[in-house]
Amino acid sequence: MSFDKVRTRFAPSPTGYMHVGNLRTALYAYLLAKKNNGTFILRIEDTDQERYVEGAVDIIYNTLRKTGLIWDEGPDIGGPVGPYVQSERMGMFKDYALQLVEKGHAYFCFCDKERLTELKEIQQASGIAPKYDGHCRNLTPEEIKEKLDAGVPYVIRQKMPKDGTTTFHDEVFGDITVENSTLDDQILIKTDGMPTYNFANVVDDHTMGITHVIRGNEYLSSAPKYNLLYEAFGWDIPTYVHCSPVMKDSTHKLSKRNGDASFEDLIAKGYLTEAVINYIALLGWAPKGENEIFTLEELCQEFDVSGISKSPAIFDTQKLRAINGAYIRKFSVEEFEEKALPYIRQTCKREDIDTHLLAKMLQPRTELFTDIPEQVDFIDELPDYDIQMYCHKKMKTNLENSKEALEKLLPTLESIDENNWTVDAIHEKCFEVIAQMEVKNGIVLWPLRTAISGKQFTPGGGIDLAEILGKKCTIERIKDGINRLNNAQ
RNA sequence: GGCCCGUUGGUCAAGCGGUUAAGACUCCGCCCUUUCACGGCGGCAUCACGAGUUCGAUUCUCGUACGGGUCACCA
Repeated sequence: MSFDKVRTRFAPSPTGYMHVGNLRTALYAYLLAKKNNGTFILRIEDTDQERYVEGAVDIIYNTLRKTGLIWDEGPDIGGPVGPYVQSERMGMFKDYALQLVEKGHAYFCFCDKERLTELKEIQQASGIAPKYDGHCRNLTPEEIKEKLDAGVPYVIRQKMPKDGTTTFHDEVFGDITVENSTLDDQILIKTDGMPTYNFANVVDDHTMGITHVIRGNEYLSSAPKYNLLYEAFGWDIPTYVHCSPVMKDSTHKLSKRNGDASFEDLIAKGYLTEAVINYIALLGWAPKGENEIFTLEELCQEFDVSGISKSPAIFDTQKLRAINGAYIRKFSVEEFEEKALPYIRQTCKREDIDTHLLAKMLQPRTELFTDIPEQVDFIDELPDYDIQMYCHKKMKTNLENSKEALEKLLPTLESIDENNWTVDAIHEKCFEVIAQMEVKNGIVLWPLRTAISGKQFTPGGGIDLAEILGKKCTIERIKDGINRLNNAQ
């Protein structure tokens, strides 16, 4: 089957959760396809039954769907080159391997495990790189037939050139050349007749018409062997795009054991899907312009393999948070309120609160929805705060002038009619006090905010908070503040 | 250990022989007639090291150091 369009594939093994690095590979494969109006294919590589994890396939489906990386061909929807589950493709590989044997690029090997193990031990003991010694490379047709007839178990190995070099091109790393003598006669077909991953991968990619192979750079050193295989078959070599890993720190790859590595973990921590996708796109890839905030659709246009970097990238939660914040700010107030409400209600149960107003205040200062409960917990109940909070050097406030401000504020604010308890009214009264005291705004407003919130950081200023809390609550808390200040003296 | 790859601020990174070495996150200052945040402005801070090629190297070559990957009848 031949295709004109770009065809990329994401070929995960169902062995557990979806890691950020995996997801990034899927994303790049998707973007590369979509950028070129091509086809994005999902292939499940489930041939390792020992590592198979129940439910892992669903995680792959769900993650890709949730992130919008919709595949055009795959196990569930089929396509022209199915099946798309590797275990269902097992029949074909041996025939392909036999073709190679005929062409002289592969051979039967009857060495048993004992001999191989012994060989390896000897090689290691003498400091040589472990490598198959070519014992069965030159068996005569008669010898082969004899063993085959006798039912001796065998594998099929790739016959590597003895000398010369092999060069392959990678879009990220450029041309890479290796000595053929360093290449091992790798096994293509195992004793059980099943293909090894390296072989199945090449055959699958070719038979599925994959034009661009995007994968982690742990496969970089296998690429020469793949190239030789493609050449042996006379197949077109796909464009390689090897991506460096996502790291936890400068020496460790991100791993699920560390808690925050999987996509699901990040979502559970409150990050938005779009923000995660945007951020991981940026991890190891740089856009041409200066903008960094892109929707998936925009990424499809913007993406270019030339922007992929060679060196590993360290996952930075701080940057993810910032990007998440940028996405939160993009919501309309209504959207934000809807999403934020459950979080607000975790700690703020008061029914008389204007949550719309609260949401409006919260939105510009929220990076993560899960931060909200802690930000609004003072509304229901005034925390037992330290009175030193009244002292702020920049505001030039201290215990004395704070007390004075609160004492002046108390009757002034009490004079506001309950039904007219609005920002404007409160603002007007507060500034009356400021004018009367002949001080800077902060001298009055800092103590107000402190007294009614008892917190260092709040979702708004004193006047905003007073409006939210309501007259009764505001007055009580100002009285409470005055008491605290009195007791301190 | 052999082979392969990588190395620009704390992090992500632009850069393709001549630049005041972009930008983003973080941090710090200032402004936005109240903190925090948002927004605006400004600032700190980077070419791993040593040779070589060149009039000139972050950029090219070679070494060194450090880091990563790979050397399975796993994928």
